[in-house]
Parts: sequence; structure tokens; C-alpha cells
Amino acid sequence: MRKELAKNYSPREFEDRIYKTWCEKKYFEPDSDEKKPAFSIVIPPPNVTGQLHMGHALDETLQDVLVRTKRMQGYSTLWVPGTDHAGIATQIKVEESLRVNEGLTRYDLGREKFLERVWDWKNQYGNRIISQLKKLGSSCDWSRERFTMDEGCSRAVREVFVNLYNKGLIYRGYRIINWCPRCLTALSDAEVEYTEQPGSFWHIRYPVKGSDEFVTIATTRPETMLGDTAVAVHPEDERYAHLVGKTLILPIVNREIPVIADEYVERDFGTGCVKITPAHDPTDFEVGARHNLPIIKVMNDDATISAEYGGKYAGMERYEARRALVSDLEEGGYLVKIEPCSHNVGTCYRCKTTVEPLTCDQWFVKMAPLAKPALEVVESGEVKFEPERFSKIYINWMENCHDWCISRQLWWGHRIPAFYCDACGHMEVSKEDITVCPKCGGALRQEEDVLDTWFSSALWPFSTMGWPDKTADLERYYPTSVLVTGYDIIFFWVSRMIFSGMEHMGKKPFSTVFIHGLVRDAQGRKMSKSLGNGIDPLKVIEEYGADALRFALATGNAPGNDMRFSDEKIESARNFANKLWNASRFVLMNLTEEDGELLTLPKDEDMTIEDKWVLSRFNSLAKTVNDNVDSYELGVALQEIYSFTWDTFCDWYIEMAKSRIFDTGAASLTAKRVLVHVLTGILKLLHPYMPFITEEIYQALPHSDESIMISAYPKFCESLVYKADEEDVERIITAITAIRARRAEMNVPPSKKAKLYVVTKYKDTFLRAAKILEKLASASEVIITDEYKSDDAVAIATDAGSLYIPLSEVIDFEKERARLLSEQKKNDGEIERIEKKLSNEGFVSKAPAQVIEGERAKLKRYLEVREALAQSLAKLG
RNA sequence: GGAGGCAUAGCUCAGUUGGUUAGAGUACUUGCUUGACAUGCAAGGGGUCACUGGUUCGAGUCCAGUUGUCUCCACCA
Repeated sequence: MRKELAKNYSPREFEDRIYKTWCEKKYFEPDSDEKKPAFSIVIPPPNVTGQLHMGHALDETLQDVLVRTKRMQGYSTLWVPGTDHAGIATQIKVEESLRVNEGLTRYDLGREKFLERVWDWKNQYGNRIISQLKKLGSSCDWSRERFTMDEGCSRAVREVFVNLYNKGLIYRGYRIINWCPRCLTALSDAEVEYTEQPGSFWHIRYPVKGSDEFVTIATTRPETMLGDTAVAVHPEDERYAHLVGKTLILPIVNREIPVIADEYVERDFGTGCVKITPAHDPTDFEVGARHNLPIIKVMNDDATISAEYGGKYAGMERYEARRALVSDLEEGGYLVKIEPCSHNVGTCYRCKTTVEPLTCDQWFVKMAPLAKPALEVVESGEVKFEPERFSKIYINWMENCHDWCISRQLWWGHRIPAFYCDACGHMEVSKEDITVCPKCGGALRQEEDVLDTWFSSALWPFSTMGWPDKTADLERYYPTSVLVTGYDIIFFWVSRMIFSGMEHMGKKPFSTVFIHGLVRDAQGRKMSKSLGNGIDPLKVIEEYGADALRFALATGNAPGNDMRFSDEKIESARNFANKLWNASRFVLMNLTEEDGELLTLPKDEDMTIEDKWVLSRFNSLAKTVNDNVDSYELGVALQEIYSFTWDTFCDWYIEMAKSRIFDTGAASLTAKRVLVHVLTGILKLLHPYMPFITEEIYQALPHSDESIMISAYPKFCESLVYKADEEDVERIITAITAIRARRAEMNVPPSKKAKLYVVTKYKDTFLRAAKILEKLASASEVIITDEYKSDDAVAIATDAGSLYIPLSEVIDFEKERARLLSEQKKNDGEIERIEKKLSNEGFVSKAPAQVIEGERAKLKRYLEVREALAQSLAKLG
């Protein structure tokens, strides 16, 4: 007795079990067969202490679809998994836990003890995200799992840092950077998010020294005037030309500052006079550099006003200082007016605190030389973005990016391998830890700062494969085939991987960047913790199964576009799984023969037209699916599998095959062989999208491979094209549909059978399909005749011929006649339209032959309908 | 200020290089215990493809412009 599938589809019963088997069998590890072409992907490493969210689920699903498809297509596939140490994010979490549970700060513990705590935390939570990825069915090679701070990745980081430093591409400098006063660290430009916020425009008078004159400046940040070192006007602004070179007295502060001329000033904006605060504004910093202005830093790291330059405002928090200063200015008669305005405020991408631009010593990567090859490789198409439009976004960023601030004042991360000698002032950058100054023999201390998290993820495609060693993996799997990620991290990650790959490997890190959008909630809002509208993928898996989740994520949206996730979508996905489950159950419960008998495809001469039709249609499906996966149209591929499975296979083929299956003998065996073949084919095509259910069913069916995931992916096969049979069956389907429609219109229940008279030139087709017509078109008997005499029947005209159903008791002959006439009119209209098109000189001479052929075939069908209609109408007199 | 996306059935969205009478899911109407599935089956209704021009034998698709909407980037303080 053959193994039966459980009556109900309940994924919980088998998903974990199947995943375990796959792991035990080591199916996820690449095939060592050297003759196989290589296909590789590195995972975008999720934050090590993070939790799986819908964005991950989408990202993993798409990668797994690609990897599983390629594996089945005969590639040696490697999907490298791993996690990211996520500097700020992780440190914030551990600090928060320390604060809540022990009332301590990291400074209370000290660097070493604190880092121990972070490692503990990582060890405790690091596996959570990994096990969540497994729940999804991801076929990563877990034996190659990496972590951005493991020994190998850390070695790669040092290697890269030292190389870049030696080439002069990493430097340390006193620059203006983005500072997060909450995280107490510098941030890169990419880590600042700008939000439009309501603010005010304060107009303030600065008196001109030795005169009664004033200049009025406008600012949104009056508190920074403590650090003003000039006021700038446009060089060609006649209003202020006479003041350039004069000296102003900074109100309240009473410091003298010059009026300078600089082209950056917009004459028409504000008052046309700009206060220049080089220490607290990026453009002012540049202006200051051009004019050799002093830099007066008036803020501490926590955004309070400094003691040195703060005067009476020292120690005040920045907004408190603003209020105090404005009130003092007003009192002193310096405040002209306050204008409400809205302006862009930079915020920390981790904690949303308003960042403070300020000057300090930081480490930078010089971008211009690195950007050049990174641009070329995309512009030449060697690295392709999918969809293509994202390459423009990348190019635009790469062309305009500033030097990358890579130092972070955190403790969790790769500590910068620079060593300072306090005795002689020497600085040494070294791959190895060193303690003694090579210049003076004095003691060295290592740089306190760590590197930006993205510095190590930039190396991910090669650091995970063993670089800087020359490894077999690098040789075989680098460059990787495709990178799958969301458009939100093109700047953070994709661009940096590209220039890093070019610089350190001399090769691009991947050939294609496959970009997807965001998963939004049912109302189209971004899922976020603060809104509380996030849908937990694990809960969805628990309720509907991982396959349904994957289906819902992979279907119905185009590459690069955002998608909405809703109950409706997941239910529809689950229903599809259920449909497949039940169709398989039906097939299985009818298989009584030996496996060996069922696994061979019948001979052509034994097959019916519907057998050849379904094989031929499946063959086309295989082609469509392969083509669409090649062009990253995974949603289209899946949609095609869906409609073939549900419509073609379940609703038509199984129904057509039933009459034979329930019999015994040769015809029955033939039908079952075709059923097994096509169902197995569906399972294989679908496996990359819904790995669990397809494996569970595959194992229950007669099968030849140990697992569906290592079986061969179906592909187009010339010998399985049956064009004539396809046309025959389409005619039968047209007839059945037409009969059903007429019966439904007249409210004749399917249980009321009636004879079916067929006048057709396709006698043989209808003869062969008689059983099917009886079953699917409620025919008690199918009579093929040259002429139908009686006039008490419902007449149905199709391109396959005229069909008559004697149902005199339900027919209203007047209505029947009117309907046929209306159909005739419509049909004639179509004929006229096509004939016009075909007699159009331009169309016939310019349209491709295939299109013209299509129109002619269409015309032929309409003419056949016309004939059938005429015949039917003649019966009614 | 620059760049880009989106606008197609009541709703959510597909529609690949221009080529049948524009599709799916869902919702809706009607009928159905049809030898697996009511998480189902059958038959339906529902669209001026945002608007205006243009290119073409042919435009949802390409081009230009308009409107609405979302997003990203940017040093107008």
C-alpha cells in the first residue's frame, strides 16, 4: 500500500522534519563536481542580535528561490550565511539592558568588561536569527556560517585597513563630521537621515565696528553664533559690497569677526548675509577653510555648550542655550524678527536624535580614487542592477559622495589598528598588535575608536571566503553571481562592496544586484516598531506555514517595487498550498500500480489528446518559468506555475482524466502515468518557491531521486510539443465552457443530463472527447451528426462547430433567437474588424509574420463561428 | 533644487523587447454535498489603462507635457 498524505494540509507536521533531513544529508553544501558551473550568493548578514522581520523574509525567499533553482539546474551552488556585529545597534541594546537590569553604564564596567558582556549577549542571541532563517527554509551552507567579527573577517578588516592606509586612501584628520550626541559617536553621511521639521528663522543684527550700521543675518540655529568667526555675503551683492573687509561685533559675545565675500551665499535667500560657524556647519567649515577662518567649537560631545567658549551659557543643553540666547538677543535689541520656517534636520539613523555637525579628529576613507573603478564597472554593465533604474541611483551617489568617515567612538566593533607613541608622537598602523614604538622604543597605545560596521560588511563577499588567503572557495565562487538586497541599503552596503571588491580583489564582487522593495503593511505603511504595525514572519509561519509565507512574498509584485502584506495575500497562498495538497492526495489515492510502472511516460500512440495537451502545456510552462527566472521575474514565474497548477492541471486535466482513472487497464495506467509525470513536474518547478510541501508530496509519490531538491529542474523539451493535440483540446474546452454557460444561463442544474448533438468538421476530436463531454458538460450521450434536424434544442455556436442540446421544456425560443442574433452581430463585428486590419496595406507589409498569422487564425475561428451561428439560426426558422 | 517610482476592475496588484477581445488574487452576483479540495466547483457582472498631445499599420506599453501621489538625494544658512 502506498503512503498516503494526511487528510489535511498542515505544514507544522512536516516543515521542521524536512529541514532537518536536508541538513543531515548536506544538500545545502555545494557539489564538489568541478564540471558543474558555479553559482554563489552571500547573504546580506542580518544583525546578530536582531529578529527576523518581513524584510528579511522577502530577502531570504528571493535568494533561496534563485539558489534552489540553480542547484536543480545543475549548478554547484554556494549560499554563504552569516551575521553582522552591527556596532551601534548591538551596543545600544547591551547598554540598555545594563541600565535597566543593573543600573550601570558601560563606563562603570570599563571597556574590557563591557565587551565581555556584549560577547555574552551575542552568544546568547546570535543563534536566534539563524534559527529563524532556517524556519523559512533557507538553503544556506551552514557549515560556512560567518560573523563579521570572527577571526577571519577581523583579519580581512585589518588587512584592508593597513593596505588602504599605506596607499594613502585612509587618513586621519580634523574635519567636520556628523555627531550623534545620544550615541556619542561620529556617523558617516549615509547614516544621517534628514527629516523636514518646523523651525524658526531668527533675524539678528550684528553691529559693524566703528559705525552705527548693522548687518542682519538670518539663522535657524542661533545658539551656534557663539562659534561664529565671520559673516559672509555674496561677492557681487551691491547691498553689502562696502562692508566686505569690515569688522563686526558679535552680539552678546562681543568678539570681533570679519565680513567676507563668498560665492556660496545666495543673495535672494534670507537677508543675503550668512553667519559662518566653521565648527558646527559643514558648508561653513568649507567656507572657513577657503578664508582661513578660525574654528571655534562651542559644543561638547553631549551637545551641551562648552565651558571654554560658552560664557554664561556653558553647560546648557543646546536647545536650552538657544532659548536663553534668543531672549538675551531680544533684550539687547539685536533680534529683528522671528520667521517660522521648515527645514531639513539630520537625525541619527539608529536613535533618531538630531545630529550635531561638529569638528573633531576622525578617520576617513578617501573616496575619489576608489569611486572611479566602482563607477566604471557599473557604467560598463559588468555589474548589472536589476531592475536597471537602480544603477542610476548608485552612479549618482558614487559620483557625489564625500570621504567616508569610518571611525566610531564605540567599543563594540573592530578596533582601529593604529598605535600611538606618547613619547615621540609617532603613529604606527599595523596588521599585528604592537606594543613598542619602532621609532623610540616607547610604549604604544592603540586607537580607542572602532570602525564603522559597514567597513567590515563591505568586505563580506570575499572575507567570508577566506581572503586574504588564496582559498579554493575564492577561486571557485568569487565573484559571486548575484546579490539580493533592498534598495534601502544600496549606499550603505552595495556601493561599498563594489569599490572594496574592485580595490582589494581587482574584481567586482558580484555580477548582478537584484534589488527588491520594502514589505509594507496592508495600508501601505512602512512596518515599524514605533507604529507597532509589524507582522511577525514567525507567527505567519506558525499559522500558515513557511511555504505560504514564501509564496505570498514572492508572488504578485515586480522587482524593486514595494509590496503590501495582508491577511488576504497569505490566505490565498495557503489556499494554493491546500489545493496542491489535495490534488496530490487525489492522484495518490488512485495509484495502485508499482512505482516502476508509473514512472515512465506512455508512448505517443497510447496517449489521448488531453494527455498530450497537458504535457505540451507543461512543457511550455517549463520554458516560461526558466526564462522568467533568468530575467529575475520571479513573481511572473510563480504566477505561471500557480495558474497552470490550478486551472490547467486541477480544473481541466484531472477532471478530464477521471473517467479513465476510475477504470482499470491500459487506458487507466496511461492516465496515471501522465498524472504522475505532470504533478511531479509541477512540484519540481514549484520547489524553489515552496520547498517543504513539494518535498513532502514528492516523497509520497513514486519518485526517482532521493530528494526533490537535488532532482533536475524541468526544462523545455522539443519532443513534448503537441501542437495539434493542443488545438483539439482547446476546441473541446471551448465547447464545454459554452455548454456550461448556456446551461447556467437557463438555470439547468448539472444533475439534469441531456443529449448533445454535435455538427462539426472536427468529428474525430469530438468522438475522442465524448466521455469527457459527458462528464464535464452534463451530456447523457454525445451524438456526432452531419445535420441536426429537430428544432427544439438549445443551439450553441462555437468555432469547433454547432452544438445542440434538446431541452425544450426550458427554452424560450424567442429569447433563444434574439440571443443568437446578438451573438451573430458581435461576431460579424469582430470579423469586420479583423478583415479591415488584414486589408490594411501598412499592417500587412510591416507587421511581423507571426502577428499576421495570429490574426488570420483568429479570423478563421470567427468564420467558423459564423457558420455555426448561421446553421443554428436556420433551425429556428 | 535635482533624480526616480507609482497612477490599470470596489480593493491589492501583474502586464518582460509596442501586436488577440487588457489579466490575477480578493470582494460581489447566481447556481452546485460534481467519487481530492467549501481553504472547493461552475457560470457571471465589473476597466475611456490619470489627463493632453505626438511617433506608429498598431500604444496600457515608446516620446513630450499636465495633474495627483510616494520616495531618495542635495551645503539656501
